[in-house]
Amino acid sequence: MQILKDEVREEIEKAAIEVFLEKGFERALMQNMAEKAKVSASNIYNYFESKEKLFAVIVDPVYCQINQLMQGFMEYETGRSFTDSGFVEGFVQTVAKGTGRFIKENHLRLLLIFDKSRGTQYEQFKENLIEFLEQHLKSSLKDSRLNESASFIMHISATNLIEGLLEIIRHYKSDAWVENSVNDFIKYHIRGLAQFFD
Amino acid sequence: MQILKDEVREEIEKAAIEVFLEKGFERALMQNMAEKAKVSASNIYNYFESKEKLFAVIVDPVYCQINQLMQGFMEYETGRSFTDSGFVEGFVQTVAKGTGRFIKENHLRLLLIFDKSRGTQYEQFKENLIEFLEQHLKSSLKDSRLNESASFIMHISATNLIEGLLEIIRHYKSDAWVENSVNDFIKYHIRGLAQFFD
Amino acid sequence: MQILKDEVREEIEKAAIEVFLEKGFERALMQNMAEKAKVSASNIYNYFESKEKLFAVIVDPVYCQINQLMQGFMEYETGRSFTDSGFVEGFVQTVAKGTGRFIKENHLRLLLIFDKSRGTQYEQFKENLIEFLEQHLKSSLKDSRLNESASFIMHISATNLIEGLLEIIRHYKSDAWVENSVNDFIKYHIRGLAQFFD
Amino acid sequence: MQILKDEVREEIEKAAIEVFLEKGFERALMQNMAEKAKVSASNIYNYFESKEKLFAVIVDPVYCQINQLMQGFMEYETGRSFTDSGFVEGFVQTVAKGTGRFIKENHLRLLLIFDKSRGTQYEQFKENLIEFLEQHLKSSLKDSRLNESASFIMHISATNLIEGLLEIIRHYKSDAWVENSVNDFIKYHIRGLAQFFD
DNA sequence: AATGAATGAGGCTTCATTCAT
DNA sequence: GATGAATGAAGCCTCATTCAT
Repeated sequence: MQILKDEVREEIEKAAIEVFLEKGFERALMQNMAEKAKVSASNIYNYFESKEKLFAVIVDPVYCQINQLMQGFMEYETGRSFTDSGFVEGFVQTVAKGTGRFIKENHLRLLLIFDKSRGTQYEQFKENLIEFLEQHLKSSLKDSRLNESASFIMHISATNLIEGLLEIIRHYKSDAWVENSVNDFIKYHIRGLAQFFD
Repeated sequence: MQILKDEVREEIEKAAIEVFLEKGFERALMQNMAEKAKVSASNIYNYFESKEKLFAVIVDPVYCQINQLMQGFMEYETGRSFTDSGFVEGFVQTVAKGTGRFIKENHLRLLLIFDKSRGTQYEQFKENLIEFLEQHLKSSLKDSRLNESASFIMHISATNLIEGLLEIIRHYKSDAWVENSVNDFIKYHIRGLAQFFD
Repeated sequence: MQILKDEVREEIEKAAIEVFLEKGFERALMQNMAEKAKVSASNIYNYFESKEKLFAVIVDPVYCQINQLMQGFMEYETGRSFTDSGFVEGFVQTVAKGTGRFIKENHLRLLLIFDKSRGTQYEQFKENLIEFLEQHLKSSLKDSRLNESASFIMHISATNLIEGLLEIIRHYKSDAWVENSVNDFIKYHIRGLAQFFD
Repeated sequence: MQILKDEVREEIEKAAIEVFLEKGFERALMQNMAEKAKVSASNIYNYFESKEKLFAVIVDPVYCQINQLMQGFMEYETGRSFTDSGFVEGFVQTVAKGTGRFIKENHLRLLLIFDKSRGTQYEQFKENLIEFLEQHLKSSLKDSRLNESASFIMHISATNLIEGLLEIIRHYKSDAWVENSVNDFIKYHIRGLAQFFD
């Protein structure tokens, strides 16, 4: 009963995802993945160059998509004020619903890249994303309001928004649940942000 | 035991704090600290039993104080509604101002215990603190409002509050700055929370 | 787990036995065994969990068999007087001949567990065995004779018997030689014991 | 309150004896002795060159005396048959009573040199002593009796005699007790030896 | 003499990765 | 492709001993 190559590759990826999730990149052992995938540890190297690359392969799709999302988000939002009545809808659509089954199909990978990537090239990604969002928020502020204090609040707001979305992803239950939670969560923050954009 | 040279002990602690901050507990090397402190690695063991204990010695004071703070906070808040006009003041006092020079003198240690403690006994501390705050928020909600959705928002709110405070600490500039930032930040969240407590 | 190359495993065991014998557990270096077995030190850990476990694996079979022997010896001797004419025969059979090739095949392991086990879980085994034999001897004494002096002689006798057997094992030459030596040796002690059991 | 030098030296020796006894040479830590002697570890090196020398200083007196004893014993026994009626008396006198307060005053040092000297130059001393006694016993045997079997029994007998005496020393209670125990113990062995010397 | 401080050699063990079949 | 076997680089920690005052 020879197992097809692609099947093995997928077994390994699946196992790797589990182990990376459970232990994080650094503590995850090739040996553990091998056991889960019912493969020898050395055989993993026939499919993936290294532990680091294995992680990258798993995580790269969401990495790219998020980058595209950011791209798209930038274009979509250009010229809009953050508190426009359409914003919540827009953001939610973009992040939750608009991404289609993105979260559903990728919530594990999302957690990997954001929560478990210490020791990899993606270590800084969450930070970058926050920075991106922060700039976005700041650029939506009227210049007259962009004092140091507000600026920092925008930083924290961005941090909170990303962390909050992650927390939702960590507790993923269903698409509908995510959509609702994101909705509530965004509203929560809109209220906090409102004072800066009224 | 003997009285060890305080200067060297402090040199080592300082070096350890730096390395722990930069690398986190697990990746921090005794060797690096030794170099920074201009001491042999083995000499560190004349001052601290082990890497783990060294971390504990550095971090324990803030660990204890935070636990006391939580104690105090519980007593202070008993019988109060979360949105009482006095709350912001109270919370700010407790967390920022009320703690005196706590943050000023301990912000590095705070970051260590919350951000860099993986692999130590303090690994779960942030999570516990969030849980604590979450319960606090939930218990302030009228029963009629405590549905699943609100409950989860409280969870995220707690997460955001702690993470936000940490972010403030990460960017520590001065006591006054912290006080202001906390103030603004709390207001921000009060607005989001308000709808649940009006 | 995987099936490891038996040959190497045996090579390592052999090397380990030699080094443990030569240096004793504590001074024995994994490095030395590695050299003797022509293997890298780290490779030993593909076969044995730790230095301690390696020792245990080598020594445990004889540990178990000796415990069984003690069990059997207790049952055999129940209700017999120690100086019965059948005793020498019985004891010799049990210890030397009755054990078949036990000593022949295990004399090195016996020396390890009795002489070289300092720092391991087997450290106390010889002492326990002596205690066991001592109790056995004492319980064979008529109560009227069990004064403090005789009691202590029984203790020394037990010590001597075990040490003597060990010395025979240390000088192992052949099964027949062991059998003869044990026989003579036991006779020797029977004479000394006789005065207490006439 | 300056402590006199000799007093300190004695404190250290006393402490060292305790620690060596408890742990054996190799496991004994200079630090432990220092604590017991209420001295700094480094100060020990003002009195003793090294751990090894410290052990030697403690143990050398008994080492010398035992060598003298052996000398004397050789001369005393020259021309006597081992089973001469006077032997027991002679041996006992030599070893127990005849040595005056030797055992009483030196039983700890005796245990050190015989039981706790692993890792030192005295490691082989017990073995040598056994060898000495063995030769002595053998030389007392009529040539006609000195077959291989008897020869080995003499070896074990020597081993047993030394080990037995040591066991008595390990349980030291009083001079009288030692004398009695040695007496009984020698008688015990005389009976075993008798068959070879009748 | 006394001591606190400092050090270096050394040992066990882990684990990603490579080798050989 | 698959696997068992092998390896080397690291890192933590211990302890006798030496140094500096």
